[in-house]
Amino acid sequence: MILLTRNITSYSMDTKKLIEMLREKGFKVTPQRLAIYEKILANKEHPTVDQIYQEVQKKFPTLSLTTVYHTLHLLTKIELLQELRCNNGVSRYEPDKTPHINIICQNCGAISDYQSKNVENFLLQLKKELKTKLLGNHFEIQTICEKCRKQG
Amino acid sequence: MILLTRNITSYSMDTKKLIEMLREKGFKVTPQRLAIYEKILANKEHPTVDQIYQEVQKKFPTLSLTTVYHTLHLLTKIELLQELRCNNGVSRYEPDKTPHINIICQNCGAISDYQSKNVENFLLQLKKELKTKLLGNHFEIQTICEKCRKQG
DNA sequence: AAGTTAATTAATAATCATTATAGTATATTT
DNA sequence: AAATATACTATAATGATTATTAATTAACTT
Ligand SMILES: [Mn+2]
Ligand SMILES: [Mn+2]
Ligand SMILES: [Zn+2]
Ligand SMILES: [Zn+2]
Repeated sequence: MILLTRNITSYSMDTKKLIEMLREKGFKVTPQRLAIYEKILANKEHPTVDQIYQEVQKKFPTLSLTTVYHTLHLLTKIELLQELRCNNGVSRYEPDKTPHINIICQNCGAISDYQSKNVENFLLQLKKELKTKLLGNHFEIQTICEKCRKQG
Repeated sequence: MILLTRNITSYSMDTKKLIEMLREKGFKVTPQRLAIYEKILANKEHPTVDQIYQEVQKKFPTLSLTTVYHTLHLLTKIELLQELRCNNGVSRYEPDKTPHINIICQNCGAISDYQSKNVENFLLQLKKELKTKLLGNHFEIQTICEKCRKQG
């Protein structure tokens, strides 16, 4: 199977950054890793592990779930992703590291992003107040999404 | 087993409120429910389901884990508790409904509360900005706690 | 191009939190 | 005190995640 035939220039900025980070830390650049990362970036709905698996499998039919779990942990460790375990304990993955709020539907579990000046200012102020170093943050709000509200 | 022998006057304000709310909604007042709620109120460390189980079991040796789960869901539904699912997907329970931030140690998992004018203002502003009705919120910050930092 | 090392796959099995089931016990009402 | 509806307990089932192998494959180095 010839896998890494794409011209380097065809990679997105994000993918190039991933490649660079993998090389830097001595991890191998594999097509599965790139595809998994690209799929999460393309999917703005904070997909679950299984959703990612299903999607990327279309491109790589032999992809195993083990590889997906392993890759997601790796990408989380090198801080390209954040793992979210909000609703029912099922992991979802977040590629957006900028300060924002995740609005979570209590009915269907869908997550959408909410950004505002308010969030940014709040975090800036908070950093000043706290003496300890921030490793990460997660702000979430629970509600019923519009789609679910229409159904009742 | 004679269980509900305590004089009503020995109940705390919080417990009295729980009793009232249960009666109001047609749920039965059971010693397990009171004990579980009291234990969460007494424990300021956002205990896990199993921690609550272990603790309350000392008082009621026949207590089942199923009852703990069921009770916690009930108390969450009547809005006396909030379920937190932070890091590892394990549920923790939060009796404090006032706006605050949970500071979570990435090393030992301990959760401490943080309150400030900044947090309050942020939430007030957020409510104005959002059109949808808020069912709940959870703001968390990841860091390494002082205790763990000293150890290295 | 060949050698080395790490990654992927596959096939199970184990773990662990949570949920479902069904029989027994108990709180509340009469 | 008896009736009845709910709650409790014990046990089993579920389901996502992790662990363990070992064999194959592919990325990287020289
Ligand atoms: Mn998000
Ligand atoms: Mn708290
Ligand atoms: Zn929804
Ligand atoms: Zn700690």
